[in-house]
Amino acid sequence: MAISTPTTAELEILQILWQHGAQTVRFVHDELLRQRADDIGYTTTLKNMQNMLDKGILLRRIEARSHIYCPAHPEAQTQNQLLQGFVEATYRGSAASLVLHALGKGSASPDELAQIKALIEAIEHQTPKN
Amino acid sequence: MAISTPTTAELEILQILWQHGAQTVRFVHDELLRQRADDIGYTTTLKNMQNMLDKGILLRRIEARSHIYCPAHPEAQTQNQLLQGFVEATYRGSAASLVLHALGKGSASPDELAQIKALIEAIEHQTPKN
DNA sequence: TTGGAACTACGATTTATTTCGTAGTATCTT
DNA sequence: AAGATACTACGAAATAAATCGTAGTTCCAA
Repeated sequence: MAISTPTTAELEILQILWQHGAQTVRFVHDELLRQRADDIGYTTTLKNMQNMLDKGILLRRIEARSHIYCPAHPEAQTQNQLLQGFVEATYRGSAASLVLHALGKGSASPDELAQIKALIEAIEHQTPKN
Repeated sequence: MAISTPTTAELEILQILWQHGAQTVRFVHDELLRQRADDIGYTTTLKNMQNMLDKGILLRRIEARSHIYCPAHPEAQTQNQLLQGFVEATYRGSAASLVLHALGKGSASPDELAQIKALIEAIEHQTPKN
């Protein structure tokens, strides 16, 4: 069975766990309240995290009276998975045209631009596989 | 009211119209059947396109016995809108790190890499606004 | 050891999205 | 003009996602 890809609400939760490490539902929920425009109930967050556990998106360990959750997969892996779907759906598979768009928005710093340029050059100069 | 952003099924329809220009429901539906893994009924496509008309995502003109639909917004504009949401949700707003990921997948051709490099240099050398 | 505080479990509701079935209307052919 | 064909309209069912309410459990303090 394929790795189940997170929904929007689930991704929001994952972000918090990737940023802050393994945490309780309480912590994640408070953080959500801080971030979101509209409030939600505690049990909503709890339910979402339980669903994610069932889907294999989160892992948890039980500790004292509360449960500690953490992402089952690294951030980069999930990003790649989502990126692939997004490029396919929105740019008909053309990663290059997505990149051009993203850069065009002008939100990259000089440092980041340099980093990207370096990566491109690394790719250009790398020896083909055969 | 904000421009309503297309759902997955709606985006699939938009892709066909951007690629082939204004078309009938019949054309779009046949194209969907060609592309998709699982089949859907004609009225499903029809309903989706009618919904999109209501939301202002599509426009149409009536011609003879059938209706001709076309996107209400250019492809690039919709891509930007979706890109913004995606970068926000998946990369916490960091377009640069999305770009690095996308390039890292290695699906860009030498031509495309050159094009991207050129854009970066253009950005680097452009005169600051003040 | 009783009451309260904080937690989890779970079913149910709400909302959004996708899909479909039936009915109606216009067009073409003969 | 009648029948066959191809289209649209529209309500409703099916599915998926997000949210919430209630009930039950554990722990701690007095």
